Amino acid sequence: MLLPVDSEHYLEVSAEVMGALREQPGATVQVLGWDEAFVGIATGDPEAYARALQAAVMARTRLNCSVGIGDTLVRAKVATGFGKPRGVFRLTADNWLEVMGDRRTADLWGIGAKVSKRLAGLGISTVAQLAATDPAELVGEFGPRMGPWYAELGRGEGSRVIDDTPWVARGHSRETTFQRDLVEPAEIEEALRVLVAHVLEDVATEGRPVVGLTLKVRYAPFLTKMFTRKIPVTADPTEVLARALDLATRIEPDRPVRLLGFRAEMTMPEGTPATSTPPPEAGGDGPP
DNA sequence: TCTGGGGTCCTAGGACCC
DNA sequence: TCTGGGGTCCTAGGACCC
Repeated sequence: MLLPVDSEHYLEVSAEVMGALREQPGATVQVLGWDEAFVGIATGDPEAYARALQAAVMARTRLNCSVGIGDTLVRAKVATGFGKPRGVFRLTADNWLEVMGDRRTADLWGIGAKVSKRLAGLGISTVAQLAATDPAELVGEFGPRMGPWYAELGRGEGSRVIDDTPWVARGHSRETTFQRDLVEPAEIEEALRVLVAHVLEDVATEGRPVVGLTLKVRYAPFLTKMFTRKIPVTADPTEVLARALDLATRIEPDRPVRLLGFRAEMTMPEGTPATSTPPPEAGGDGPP
């Protein structure tokens, strides 16, 4: 059975959940998505604190949740999986290898199917093997940042800092998979205009100008292309649309289009770090 | 998983400049 | 004119997560 998405309601409830977390004494809350957050706290009895969190969320929203306790963000995040459903689990330097050592690298937060396969090609299949790997050995395969970061993940190490500064989106995008492939240039252009309008609505609520565009095109079987372009800073929707239509000239004619996507990148507010210095916590902590 | 949508970050290669 | 090295910017593509 399929139910329609009610994102407005989810957002409301999400805000209630986060509100309940923030009310806890001493809590620093870093939202990870609609249904997930890090809570920073120093306490002698983390399990009791976790139960209190669950009770608070339940009282306010009648929703259950699981809590992972950890001494790093990665360990806490992974621990949450063991807490499900409705439970609490603690994962620290003391039991990390005991619990995770024999598991596949893909069980780590930040390592997916592709990377775990490449790791296996290097003879690294388990978390314990990854943990024992010299970070420098992974640079050749994964590059100077990702290589060492994967080794760190294997050990469960990494940031311990909960950052509660509000999320600031780098950009906004919309994409649509069409029920029927588009072929006529006119209907492709019309679809793009609709996408651009939606994206610009989202951008307008942020009040920041646009600095870059990406056009995503999925052709008939499943070939996806993306065209990206920096543009001179502008807050003018007409200007953005014109640039978008110009990008669209790169769509191959006479080729059925199954999906069209459009993304606008905005300037970041003053005081926002231009690039995040620490290693990626995981691509894409979604917005609250 | 024969394929939804909205995000983020990293890497490689080419262009350009000094 | 050719050669070389190093830095920065841009674009395309890949990977991951919720």
